[in-house]
Amino acid sequence: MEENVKDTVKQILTDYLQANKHRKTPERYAILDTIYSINGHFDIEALYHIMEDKGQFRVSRATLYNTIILLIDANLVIKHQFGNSSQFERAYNNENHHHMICMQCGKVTELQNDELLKAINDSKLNKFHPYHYSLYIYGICNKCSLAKRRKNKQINYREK
Amino acid sequence: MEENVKDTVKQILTDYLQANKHRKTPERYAILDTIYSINGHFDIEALYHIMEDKGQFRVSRATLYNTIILLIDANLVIKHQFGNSSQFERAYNNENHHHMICMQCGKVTELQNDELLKAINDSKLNKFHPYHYSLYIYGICNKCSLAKRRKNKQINYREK
DNA sequence: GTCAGTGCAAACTTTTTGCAACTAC
DNA sequence: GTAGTTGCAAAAAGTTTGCACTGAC
Repeated sequence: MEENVKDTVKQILTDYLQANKHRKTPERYAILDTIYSINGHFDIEALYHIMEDKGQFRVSRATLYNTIILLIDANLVIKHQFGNSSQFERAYNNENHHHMICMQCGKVTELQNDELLKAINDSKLNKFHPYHYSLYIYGICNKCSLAKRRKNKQINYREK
Repeated sequence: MEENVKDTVKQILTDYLQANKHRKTPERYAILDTIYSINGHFDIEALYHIMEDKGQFRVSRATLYNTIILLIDANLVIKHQFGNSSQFERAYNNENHHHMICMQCGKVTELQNDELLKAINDSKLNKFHPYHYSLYIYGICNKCSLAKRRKNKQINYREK
């Protein structure tokens, strides 16, 4: 992630905090900076440990939860909900992409498809104001489907 | 939900249980029947109370969790993950639709759009085998956007 | 009769909340 | 100085697990 993206989101946060009369705490900037150092998805627990380990700055889980809500409201973070815990990713300068989720192993693969984006953008949502969208395609990834085929063969063999 | 759909899914379940050497317990059929009486989404807690109240048949939460996994595997139920708890809906005879989720009030509205379905179906997923997909559009519903506008007006007024 | 499946309660995980201490303003 | 934020620990909410009992086969 280039530095000027970090500077830009920092500025967006500053503007947002000012506009909403929230305080500019070092925790909030540290969390934003860490998030924009992460490629792909993360959950609160992962974020907590990244900040603790790489850790110039340690913040409590409670603050992470609070701050994430604020960053989502500022359009700087997007929330996903696959798996057990909520997953997040940065929103600024992050192209809208789709997710393929393996129902077997839980692996999440990102997918880029412009026609699909166009179709979504062209959808009529009557009076609903969209901020962002997430397409989750659930299925079986190649690796698991090969493993499954192998397993089935064994079962068939055993039954003969 | 018409009776013959219920009969069909019952048969699908029977076949699935047989094929996988699982037992045909009354709990499983009662849960399936209840699910196919529900229109739209539900979570485990709601399902538990529906079965308890309307309740010919009471089953434990543990059994609901177990059985839901089984029904998902049998392609009779779909799992969603918006909100705090996992949401489910019936899969058979239920057209694939999309969801608009209000980030303010949490209301979920369903959306039907054939072009979008086509675009998703035409997507190349290289070697990933899709079972179903879920498009979640996050935004602000009309009701909340009106409320927000009203609130902003008040704030502006106060600040003058 | 056997073992998969069920119910219950306890455990575990993730998220929220209450409150004292701190600090941005 | 004051009130918004933070950290901590307790609580709540959702889900999973261990175990004794039951009933489908």
